[in-house]
Amino acid sequence: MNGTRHFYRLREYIGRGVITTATYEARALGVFSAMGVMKAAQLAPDAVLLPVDFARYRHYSRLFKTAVASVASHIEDSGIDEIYIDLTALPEDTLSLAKHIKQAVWNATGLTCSIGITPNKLLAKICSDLEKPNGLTILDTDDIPARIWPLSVRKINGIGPKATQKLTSHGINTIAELAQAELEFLRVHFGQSYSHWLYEAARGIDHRPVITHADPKSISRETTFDRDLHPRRDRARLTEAFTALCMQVADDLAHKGYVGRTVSIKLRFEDFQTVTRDFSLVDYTADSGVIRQAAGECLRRVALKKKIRLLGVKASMLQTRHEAETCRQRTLPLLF
DNA sequence: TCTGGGGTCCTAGGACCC
DNA sequence: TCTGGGGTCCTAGGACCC
Repeated sequence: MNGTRHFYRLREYIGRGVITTATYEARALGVFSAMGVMKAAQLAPDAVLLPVDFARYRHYSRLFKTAVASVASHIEDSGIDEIYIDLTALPEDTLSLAKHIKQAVWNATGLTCSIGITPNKLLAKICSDLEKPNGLTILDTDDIPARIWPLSVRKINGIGPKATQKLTSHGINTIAELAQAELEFLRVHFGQSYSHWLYEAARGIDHRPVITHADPKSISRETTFDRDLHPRRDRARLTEAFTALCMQVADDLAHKGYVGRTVSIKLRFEDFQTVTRDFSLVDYTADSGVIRQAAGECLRRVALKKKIRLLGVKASMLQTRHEAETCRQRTLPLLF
């Protein structure tokens, strides 16, 4: 379509949704990703609201990852705009490698990027954030006390809002304070596994490898309605959406070459309470009818007493189509 | 002025089996 | 009849990430 496109100012926008991302100017006013649009409108009423264009983001994501791969190919995907790169095996010194990567990304996309060069993924994630935008941060184990410990625990990838709040309630705000906490104290309040992870994270310890390929564990589709739907009065619309979600999951499975054995549904009610139900099949499937039926079984186990805000369908326990076919031949029972 | 969509991983209880 | 552990699968919910 030609002509002038009209973009909403935040103050003009009415409706649901969250901010996907914000410019640095908007962030200065307190607007951040995942914030409700209506709340953002209060903080930055004159900000321009751009529509999302995921096809375009995916295009640029591919360009950027391909550009990096031309310099260093040992890459782990971490979403649309993030990767981990293992530079260990490359002979070139890391600083010039990083500069080459930045140049390659710029040439391919016209975009800058921020890089953190560190001994592991945990530290790399923190450091890549330290000098945004267009940053390049190099940090070694010796630098942890000076550069990592003053930061908020929230900067650690894996410490979210809940854990931060809990740590704060115990007087732990910075990573330094977390590093001073006794392991036993952490274990009492955060459990065996998470406490151990916290203890090591505070010290910059992370042994996770860079994973170049991982099969998906689940494939799902969900939708938030433009208004909360009544289970009975809006039944036709709910049923239509439910079936459409099942068909989309089936399509996604087929396109990606997977079959699933567990079907799940998710409902979010008007009060934001969220429930899930799942149903495991005997055979792997990518068939929309089979998924629809299993999802229907799940739905019958939910009491529908409130209006529905969101509906979702998921397939998990995935195998590739190929694996499923070869497995079927191997699992014939031995009968005498 | 409430809070998207697509994921991963962890916990925990109960069923069931050996 | 009563008592074990260990292991796996299934289900539900929650924290967290991009």
